[in-house]
Amino acid sequence: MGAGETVSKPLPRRFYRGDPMSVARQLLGARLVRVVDGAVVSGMIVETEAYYGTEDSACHAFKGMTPRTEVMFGNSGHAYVYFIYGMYHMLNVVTGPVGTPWAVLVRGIRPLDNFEKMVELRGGRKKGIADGPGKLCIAMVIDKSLNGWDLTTGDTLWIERYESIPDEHVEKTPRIGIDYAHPEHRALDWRFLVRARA
DNA sequence: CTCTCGATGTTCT
DNA sequence: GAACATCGAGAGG
Repeated sequence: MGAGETVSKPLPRRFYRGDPMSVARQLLGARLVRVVDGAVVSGMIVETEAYYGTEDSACHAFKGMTPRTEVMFGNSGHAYVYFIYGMYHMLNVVTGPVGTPWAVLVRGIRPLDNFEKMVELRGGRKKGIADGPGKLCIAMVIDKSLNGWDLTTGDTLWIERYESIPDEHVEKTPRIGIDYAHPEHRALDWRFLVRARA
C-alpha cells in the first residue's frame, strides 16, 4: 500500500459531536475524500474555522433557523454547503448536539489523491489549487447537492484520519471575511491552520 | 509584494 | 434592494 492510498474509515459521528474549536483543531491533518466519476480525489485539511451558532455574530445561524441554515441545526457529522458571492460554494461540517447550530468551515486542503483531476477542474491552473474555501469546492466538485450529506457513511464525500499535527505546527488567527460581525467576535482566534513548510 | 475592483445570484429585509 | 464565511486580474511599488 503506497502513500496516498485510503487506509482508514470515515470519522465517526462522535468525532463531530464536540464543540467547533476542538473539531476545527482536530480536523487539521485529516483527509477530505470525494468520489467523482468513480475516481477518488482527496486532500489533507490545512485550514479551518469555528462558528458558534446563535452566540456568534459571524455565524449564519446567529439570528436563528432559516431555510438556508436548517442543516446546521441538525445532527453533527453532516455537511453544510452554501452558495456565496454568486459563484462559490463553501463546505462546512456540522458539530455539536442536535439543535445547536455549530459548524466548522473547511478553508483549505493540500492535494493528495488525483492532483491532475483537480487541476482539470480548476481550469488548468496548477498553483493554489485548493488553498481557499471556494477553490477547494471547485477542485472537489462540492456544491449544494451535497448540502446535508452524511459524512460518516464513507460514500461520495467523507473525512478520515490521516496525519497528526502537533501543536507547534498549528497557527491560530482571527477568522477571515467576517467584517460584518461584532468586534468581539471578529477578534477571536477561531481560525486554525497548519503552518506552511512542515 | 500590496491594493483595488468587478463578477454573479441567493438569501433575507 | 443590500449584503455576502471569495477569487483572480490588473495596477502600482
